[in-house]
Amino acid sequence: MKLGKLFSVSLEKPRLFNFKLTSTIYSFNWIYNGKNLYLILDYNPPTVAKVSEKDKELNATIYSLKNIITQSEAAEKIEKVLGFNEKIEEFYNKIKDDPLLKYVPIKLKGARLRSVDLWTGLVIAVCQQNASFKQGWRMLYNLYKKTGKVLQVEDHYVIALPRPKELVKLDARLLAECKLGYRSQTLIEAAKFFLENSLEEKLPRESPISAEKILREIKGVGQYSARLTLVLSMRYYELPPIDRWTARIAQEAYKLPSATVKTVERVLKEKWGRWAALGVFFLTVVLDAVPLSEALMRLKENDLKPSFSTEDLTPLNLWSKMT
DNA sequence: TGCCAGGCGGGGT
DNA sequence: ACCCCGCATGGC
Repeated sequence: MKLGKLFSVSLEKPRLFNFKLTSTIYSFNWIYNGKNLYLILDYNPPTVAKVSEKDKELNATIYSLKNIITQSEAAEKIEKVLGFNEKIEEFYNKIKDDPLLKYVPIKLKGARLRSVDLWTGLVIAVCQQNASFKQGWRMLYNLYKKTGKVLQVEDHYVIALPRPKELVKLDARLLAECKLGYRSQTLIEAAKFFLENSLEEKLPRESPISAEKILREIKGVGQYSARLTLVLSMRYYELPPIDRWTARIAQEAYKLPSATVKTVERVLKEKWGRWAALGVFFLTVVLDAVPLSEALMRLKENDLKPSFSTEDLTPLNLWSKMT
């Protein structure tokens, strides 16, 4: 599906905004290619922003099937996705001496979380369940490649995940090829729930706590997945998604008596305040999302800087390495 | 080979 | 409230 060029807008970068880092973290190559960042602004009609950096500004060119979106709507969506209005100075102040995150304001200075739509956020979260970083991102990669819809923007091909309506109609064999195992049933349940409850329209109006409760009504979606979904899509940071990986690392770093979700949640909220979930997000980046045993060794050696040059797959090189 | 991983729900206490 | 187990799949 080839999209036509509509218009360009320029955006003034906020303070503490690093375009390259923000574009790089957890991107596939159809999202970021080292120069341009491709953001899906809408699915109906399919609309993509090609964003690049130019001095103090970002330049965005908008492509779509129809000429509906306005310049101010496009600019507003891009600024939301890139987290322009977040006061990360406040986050940096909280973590500048933190045993886990102290290098975030130095090595990842100006990196923001790129948000996605609610459904995409949930798909990402489900792929992370009970799997290594590598396996989780492989599953997501398969979903994009085998079931996604290709949107052509000039000579670049952006891939959109199937929407809930499309996912429920997918051939079961095709979904099986994505190697999600038992998680594929969760995705089907989730897609049905989204459709029945018009969730993409209704959930953004809920508080974080209530939104988490609603997402947990989906069979196969527990606290971790619900919260991760809300972090990635709504930028709700006060409820940290705590998995075994985060829990064990926090236990070691803060010398906690246990690594239960309850204990770790209390401490992370204490340490990182209303930025707790953003802290969890950046923890995975500074530790290159390495498996738990390796992460614990790195913590012991105080090796908490992300690697910018490694053969292994990391959140920072996914865009160039994952094929 | 045989574990076990950025979870989860169901069934036990 | 907890604790414990099985669950698809891939990686090592």
